[in-house]
Amino acid sequence: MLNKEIALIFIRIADILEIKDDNPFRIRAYRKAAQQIESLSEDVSALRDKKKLEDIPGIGKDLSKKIEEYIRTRKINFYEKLKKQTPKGVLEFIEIPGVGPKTAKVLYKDLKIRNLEDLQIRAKAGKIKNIPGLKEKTINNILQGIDFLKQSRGRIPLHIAIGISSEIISKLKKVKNIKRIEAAGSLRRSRETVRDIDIVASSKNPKKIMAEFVKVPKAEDVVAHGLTKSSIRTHGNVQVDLRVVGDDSYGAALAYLTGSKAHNVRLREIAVRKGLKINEYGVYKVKGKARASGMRIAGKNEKEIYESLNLSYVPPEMREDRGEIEAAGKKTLPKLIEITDIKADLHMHSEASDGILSLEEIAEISKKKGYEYIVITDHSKTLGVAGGLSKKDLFRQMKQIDMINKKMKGLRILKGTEVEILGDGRLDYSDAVLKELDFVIAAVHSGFKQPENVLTERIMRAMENKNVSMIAHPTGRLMGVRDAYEINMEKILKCARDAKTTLEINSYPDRLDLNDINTKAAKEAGVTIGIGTDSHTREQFDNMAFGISVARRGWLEKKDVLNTLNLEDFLRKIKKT
DNA sequence: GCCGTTTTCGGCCCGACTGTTTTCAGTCG
Repeated sequence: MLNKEIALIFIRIADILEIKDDNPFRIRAYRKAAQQIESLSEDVSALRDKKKLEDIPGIGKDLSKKIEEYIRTRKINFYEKLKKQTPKGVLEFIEIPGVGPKTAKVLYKDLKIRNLEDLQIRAKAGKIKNIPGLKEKTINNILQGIDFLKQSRGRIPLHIAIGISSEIISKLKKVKNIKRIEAAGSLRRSRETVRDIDIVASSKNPKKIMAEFVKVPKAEDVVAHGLTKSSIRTHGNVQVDLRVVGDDSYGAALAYLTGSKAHNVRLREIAVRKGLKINEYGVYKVKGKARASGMRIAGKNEKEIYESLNLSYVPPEMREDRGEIEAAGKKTLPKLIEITDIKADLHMHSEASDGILSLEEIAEISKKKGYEYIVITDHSKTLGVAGGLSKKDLFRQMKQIDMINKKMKGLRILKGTEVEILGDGRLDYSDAVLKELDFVIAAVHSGFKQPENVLTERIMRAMENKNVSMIAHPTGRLMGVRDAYEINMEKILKCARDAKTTLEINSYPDRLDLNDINTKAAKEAGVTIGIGTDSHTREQFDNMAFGISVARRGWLEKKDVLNTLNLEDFLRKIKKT
C-alpha cells in the first residue's frame, strides 16, 4: 500500500510549508488530502489505474499529479526540493509541544540550531538570549517539551487511555456542582490509539472543578490552568485536557471536543451555508453580516446540534469525515452494532494450548456474559511455542466438550481450532480432522516477510478450503511490535466473499485486526465479519468491547456480524456447501 | 491547493490559554 507513504509525504510538505509561512489554505489542503488518503481502503495505484484519483475529496489536478508521480517514480520532486531547503532537525522542532512553525523558524534561522540535541544543550546553558518572544518561561517550556517528546513519542493504546480517563472522571464526579462529565476526543471515537485525553464537564462553578482537576493524584504537572480549560500531564506522561462549560452548552462542547477536527470543520461549513455559526457553546443564527453572536438555537445536547443542520445524529465512532456527513444528510446512516447484539465469542484459548483457563471455567464465565454459544479454538500442532494440540489431543478435547455440553444448560460449547496456515497455504491438520470440528479458524503465525503475492495466495488458499470458517487477525499486525504484513486486501476481500469465509475482527487490544478501515472495506465488499476476543485469561473476555469499537468504526450493523446470530442460524450460515 | 443551488475567482471554522506584550502573536485542539 502506497497510501500511507503518500499521506506521510503530504503531511511533511504541509509541515515545511508551515515553517516557510506559506498560504495557510494551501497547507490545509495538503493536510486534508493526507487525511483522506489515509482513510482509503483501496490502494491509490488501483484508483490511478481507474483514473479515479480526482474523485477523492480534497484531491484535485495538482495533487493527483503528485500522487501519480509518486506511483511512477517513488518520489515527488516538489517534496525533494522542499526538503533541501529545510534542515531535517527543524521538522522535529514543531513536534515539541508548545513549539509551532514560527518558533521553529526562529530557532533555526536566527539561532542556527540544527537538531533537538543541540537545542536542548543550548537552552539548558542559557545561550538563548535577546530573542523577542523567547524569554525564560518559554525556554523552560521548550525544555520540558523536549523531555516529553523523548520519553513518549507517539500515541497510547485506547485501553490504557480509558483507564486513565475513567479514574480522573470518577474523582471529578464527586466535586460539588458538577452536572455532566464524560470523555470526548479520539477516546470517545474509539480510535485504536489516542494522543491525549479530552474530558468535558458542565457546571455552574467551573473554577471549582478546575481547581480540583489540577490536583488529581494522577497529575504530574499542570500545563495550563484557565477559567474554563486546563491541562495536566500524568505520571505516565499523558496529557489530559478538561473543558468546563454551562450545562446549556454541554452538547456543543462535547461535539466540539469529540471531533474529529475534519468532521467538525465539515459541520461548520454546513452551518455557514445555512447562515448559522457553531462553536463550543452552541449553534447560533448569524445576524446580518456581522459575526456577532445572534440567537442560540441548539447546544444542550449533541442531537439537537445535528438536527439544527438537518443531519441525523452521527455516532462518535463514525465522525472521521469518511462519508458520514453525506449519509447523515441523506438520512442513510447505518444503525451500528451494539455489544448487546453479540451472542457468542468465536475465538478462545484454553489451558490445553496457551490459555490458563479450563473448559469449565471458560464456559462459566461465558454464561455470565450472557453468551448463547462459544467456540474453543486452541492452537494446532505446528505452533509449538503456544502448546499447539496434536491430532490426538484435539480429539480428546472434542470428547471433553461433548461431556460438558451434556451436563451444562444455557450455553453450547462448539468445537474449533485456530489452525496454522503453513508456509505454502496448506493447513496444519488434514481435511479429515478439520471436518470433525464445528468452526475452524485459520491463521498466519509465521513467514510474515513473504512477498505480497505469496502471502496473499497463501491466505486465499486457506479461505478456499471448505472446512475453514474464518481467518483470524487477517493482517497480522501487533501494535508497537510489528506492522501488518503485505497482502493484497482487495483480492483477499473478493476471495472471502466468494468462498463464504468470514474475516475476524480480533479484539485483542494490541491487534484490533481487521482495523476500522479494512472492516469498512470488507462490509462494502460483502464479506461477513466475526468478532473474537482471542482470550487466554479471564480478564480478556472483556476485550469484546474493543472489537465492537472497531466494528462500529467500520460502520458495521448487527446483520454484518456472524456472532450476532443465534446458534441455529449461525450453524446454518457457516456451512459452505 | 481545492472547490462551486449565490462563484472558474475568491472564498476557505472557531475560540481558549500563555507569555510577553501594552493590544497581541503563537500554539493548540
